[in-house]
Amino acid sequence: MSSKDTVTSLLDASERLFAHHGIAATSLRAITVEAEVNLASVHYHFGSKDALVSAVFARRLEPLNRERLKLLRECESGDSVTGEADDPLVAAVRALVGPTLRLRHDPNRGGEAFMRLMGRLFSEPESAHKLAIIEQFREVNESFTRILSRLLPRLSEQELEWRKHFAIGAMAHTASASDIVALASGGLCDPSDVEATITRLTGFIVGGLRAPSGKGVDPALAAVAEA
Amino acid sequence: MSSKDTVTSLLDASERLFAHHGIAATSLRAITVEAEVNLASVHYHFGSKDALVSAVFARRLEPLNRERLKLLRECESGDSVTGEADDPLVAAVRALVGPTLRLRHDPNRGGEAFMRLMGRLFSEPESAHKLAIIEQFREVNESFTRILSRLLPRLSEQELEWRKHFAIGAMAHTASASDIVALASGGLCDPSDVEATITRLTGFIVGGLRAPSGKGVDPALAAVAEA
DNA sequence: ACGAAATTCAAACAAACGTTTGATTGATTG
DNA sequence: CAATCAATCAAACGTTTGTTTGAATTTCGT
Repeated sequence: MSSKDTVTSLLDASERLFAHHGIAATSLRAITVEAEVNLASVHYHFGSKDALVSAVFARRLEPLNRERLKLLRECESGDSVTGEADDPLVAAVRALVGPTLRLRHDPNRGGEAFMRLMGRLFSEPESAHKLAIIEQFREVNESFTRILSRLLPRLSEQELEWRKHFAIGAMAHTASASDIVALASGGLCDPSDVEATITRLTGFIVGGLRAPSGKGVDPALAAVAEA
Repeated sequence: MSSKDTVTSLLDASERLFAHHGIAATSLRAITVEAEVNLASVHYHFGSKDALVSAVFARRLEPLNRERLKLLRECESGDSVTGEADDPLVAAVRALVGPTLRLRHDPNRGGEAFMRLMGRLFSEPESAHKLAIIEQFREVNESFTRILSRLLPRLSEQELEWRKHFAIGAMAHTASASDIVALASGGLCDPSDVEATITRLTGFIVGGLRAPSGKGVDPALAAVAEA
């Protein structure tokens, strides 16, 4: 048994326990018991608890963002391989939403625990992890922003930034807590139908992004008029 | 100085510190130093740290849902006191979103911590208070659902449930983590302009709720929306 | 098969945690 | 004035935390 197994066990156990109890509330002892490794292994392989936390995020985030970036780049270059080239905004949103929701329901990759963990990140303390993780989204965010400002030229830079924020919120909430909708709807909604959920969510976000702005209600325009 | 001052100081200090460092990472010692009270006061007035957390939660949640329900009831009865009776869907969404975002920037400054607590709820599968708190949203949810199914009769019950879920996601993310948008936009977006944010978020959600349903997005309608 | 390097292990470390205690205060009562 | 009771206080309780240590063990190139 090589050390890779210990490292992987540690990452898996951490992901599981972080998702269930939170990062700060999960002790290294609980992790090492769950992973069936020695307590000191954490510091031998990672150096500290903080470094372990970062590794847990990096393992999932890297391939996820790589796939999103690949799809977004295809949207930017125009040659969309999907059959929905007729609406490029749908393709762009789907490039962001698709890989995320698919990861969540990939049984082989423990995506659900990770997504719960991502959801936690926003409500957890202002830590060093937060900035480091936001940095990992930089390229994806930049590409998505370029596409949006090209497809929605009427929106001000500020308004576009806000709508991006709202869209990410809808996506994050769906990815990290979509079991709630099954609960609240009494089983009427089925989150395990991933592709249907992706299509619904994409439709909602596109509708929000294309919502009319301005016509006097745009606060930015109102502020300009006041000056 | 009566005991009420000690209790209030503890609640305020707790909210403040929870916002900056998280719940688990905030010690009772840090709280009592910040509140300028004795360490043992926490257990004398609340009994435990968990009870203190619950008290912090309860203090905000009750008036918040009472106000949302009041506004939603006005929407249901038709006599909206606001000046936006021309679009009842906007009024309904605003009744849900408005009180939430306003609470976040309450001059009391405790709203931010409370919103972080709310965000934590969704990603916490085994929280002791989760079901009890969700129950507090039942009436609000029921009223909002009635209004939506009346204003959006073309949507299936299932589709409506999903879109409600997406809308709550956008709202929750904005309320609990809108500092991120300020960070990500490099200061371009200002979350402290509450009314502007409410208007923007309401517009986005209404756009998402009104998005064409079905398999894909109708390109013809998209063109109209863009114009 | 041997020695060096990598890894695992049990045990201990100081610091910080939530909680409890018992004495002490300062009003409020009869 | 004396008794009462809620409230505050400093100090200590036993646990648990992240981290470190040094020896035991396994792995692997030669």
